[in-house]
Formats: sequence, structure tokens, C-alpha cells
Amino acid sequence: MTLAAPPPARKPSSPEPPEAARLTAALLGWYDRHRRVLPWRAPTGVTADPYAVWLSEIMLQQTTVKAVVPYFQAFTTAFPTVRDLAAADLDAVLRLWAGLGYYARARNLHACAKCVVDRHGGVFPTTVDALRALPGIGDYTANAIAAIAFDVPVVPIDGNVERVLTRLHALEEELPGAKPRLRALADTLEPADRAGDLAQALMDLGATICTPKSPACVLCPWAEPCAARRRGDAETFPRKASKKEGRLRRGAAFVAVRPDGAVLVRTRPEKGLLGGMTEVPTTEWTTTFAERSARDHAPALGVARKDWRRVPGVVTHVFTHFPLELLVFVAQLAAGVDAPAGSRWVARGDVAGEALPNVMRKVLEHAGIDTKPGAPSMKRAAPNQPRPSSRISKPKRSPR
DNA sequence: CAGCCGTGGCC
DNA sequence: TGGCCAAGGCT
Repeated sequence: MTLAAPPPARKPSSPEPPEAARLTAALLGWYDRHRRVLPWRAPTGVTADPYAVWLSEIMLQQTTVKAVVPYFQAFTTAFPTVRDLAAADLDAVLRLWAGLGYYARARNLHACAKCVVDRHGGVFPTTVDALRALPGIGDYTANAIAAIAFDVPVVPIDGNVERVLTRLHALEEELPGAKPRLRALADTLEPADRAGDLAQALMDLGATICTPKSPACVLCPWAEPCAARRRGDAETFPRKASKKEGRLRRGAAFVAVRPDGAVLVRTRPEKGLLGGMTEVPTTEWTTTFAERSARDHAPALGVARKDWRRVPGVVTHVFTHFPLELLVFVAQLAAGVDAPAGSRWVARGDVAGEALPNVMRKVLEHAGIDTKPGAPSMKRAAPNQPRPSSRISKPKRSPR
């Protein structure tokens, strides 16, 4: 991780360095001046901690640096080593992950920690293939960890690298079909000397200069060789096949509250949407939801159909592949009502500590229940529990 | 291999 | 405001 050495003096007859070597050198020189300081990133000249690299890479999958930072701090505080993480309960991991999304990542994170301890003696393997074999680590992450933590001379390809390289070469081929060609282009770079720095330099370039919308080409170390900049349409790369949008699904959520403030919840199935996370009982979420019969699906608590009071307005939420609209019904229960099979009561002060996905935070807030940590409970919630974006629809009034 | 998986921020 | 996007992996 030394600063780039000045180019060796060459005799007049020496050939120019190959194009790839010049590209790599220009990028690394820029990185040495403009690298971002990030919690998981070692100072210049210091080897990064593989545990920190792995944890950050998993969190950063399809997730912004800004969103990740507080979660990374919370995890390294709660689990300073991979052994601590492996020894933790999955539920504790999910609670700490709540709000970050893509919850299969948290389950795989926990499984991966166990594998590292059980199969590798608590030490991360150093080869791409061995890393690739671990849960939650795919092609990109295996190459990224190998390069960043162990300086294996490989170039990981993520969304940033795709964008940077398709622009550099003005590659017209659409993604994802163009992936093999991108791999070939990435392999023309020269990671041999500083693989970790090169990988992070590509990502920093993509995140700060070669951005999706308004790339700052004037500041770019690759401005001169960039084919897309020369054409003047860098922001139109990469080319992508259009994806179809999901249809609106609707449903109803049921918030049952005891006199002491306890709320009825259940745990979602391990796999699939919001797997393993906490929710209030709901109907199925369908494109053909019938509001009239919604109350028929309320949990069996011995309350009259009419005692499920509809909270005006709706909760809206957009998942990756479909938008969701939930009606919210609230019922005030008598003390001592048993929770139906498969569900449980959660004390008012413990709601914030549950593994609540944001859509459920919205539902509870819509029903007037505080999901923020710190209320009348001794129990600690995730220290970084983000608020649900309070974009709950106002009650709809029919125009007159 | 294309569909499934969250969430927050941006313009 | 809503459509798009972010350091992808799994099936």
C-alpha cells in the first residue's frame, strides 16, 4: 500500500507502458489522493481485517454506504470477532439487522460465521474458491474479500465496476448479457501489485465520480481514455434490458392490543419474503384483495367482527418486485386473552426490540403504536434502529 | 436464467 | 412525486 512510485526514468528508446498499465497507475494515483475513509477500511499501508471486510461487503450488497455505517458499528460492537457472531442466536442477529433489508443476508451471515468457525478454525479462507463456497458469498463478494483482505490479484465486478468499465469502453451490449465481456475487460487491468487498492479504487470512482446520473468527468482520472465521455453520453451507460414492474398487491393487517399495551405478533416463515422477521397477523397480500371480507381473516381472539376498527388511510410500501397497500384494523382486547397458536403477545416496551421490517413499523405506527426504542422498557433495541420513513398515506377523502 | 429478495435517498 | 438506483446472492 505504498504510494505510487514515480515512473522510472526510461531511455528514449523504451516503449510506452501498455495501455492497461497506464490506466491502472492513473486510477491508483487518484485513489491515493481521494480514497474515502470508511469504518471497515484500513489506513493506507495497514492490512484490512478480513472479518471487517467480509461483514462490510455483505452489508453493502445492494445497500448504500450511508445506510450501512451505523449497522456496521452496531455489529462490530455486539460481535467483535467472527467467533462472537457465530456464537450468537440467529434472532439476535436478525434484531440487529432489522431495517437494513434483504434479510436472507443476515441468515447467511450467521451461517457463514458458523462455517468459518467450524470448517476453518475461525479464520477466513484466503482463496476466491474457498470464499465462494461460503453462504452468502457469491462471485463478486468472493473476489472482493480476496482482493481487499488478502491482496489476491483479482478484480471484483460490482455495479460500480460495471458502470465504470462500460463507460470507459462505451460498451453497447446490454446487461446482464454483457457480463462475460465485462469480465474480460476487467481482467485487462493489472491488479498484481495492489489488488485491494485497485478494487476499492474502482468502487470509489464509481461511487463518487463515475456516478449513475451526473458523472463528474472533469474530475475523473480516466477522463482522457474514456470512450463514453468522448461521445458525451457517459450517463447513458451501462445499457440495461428493461425489467417489468410488479403489480400492486393489497391486504389487511390486524393490530390487537391488550389493556396493558401488549401487541399480538407472529414470526414469518424462515424462507421467502421477510423471512424470520416479526409481523402482526395479516391477510394474504394479493392483487385481488377484497376489502369487504378482510375482517374474516382477523386472528381468532373472541372479539366481534365489528370490534375490529378500521384505521383511516392505508400503509403503502414498495418492495423490489411489487408495491404493497395494507389496510390496518385495530382491536382493543380484554386482559388475559390467549394468543392463538403460532402467535404471541409482545409487551409494549419490547415492540421496538423485535425484528421488525419497516413495513411492519409503518403498520404499527399507523395504528398509534410507538416502535422506536427507548420507551418504558429496560430491553435494548438495535442501537441504530432507523425510523420508518413516515410516508403513511393520509386518510382519503372522497371529493364532493 | 429470470424471478425473488428491503430499504432509503436521489432528482 | 415516483421511478430509479445502491459494494448481489440464491434458486
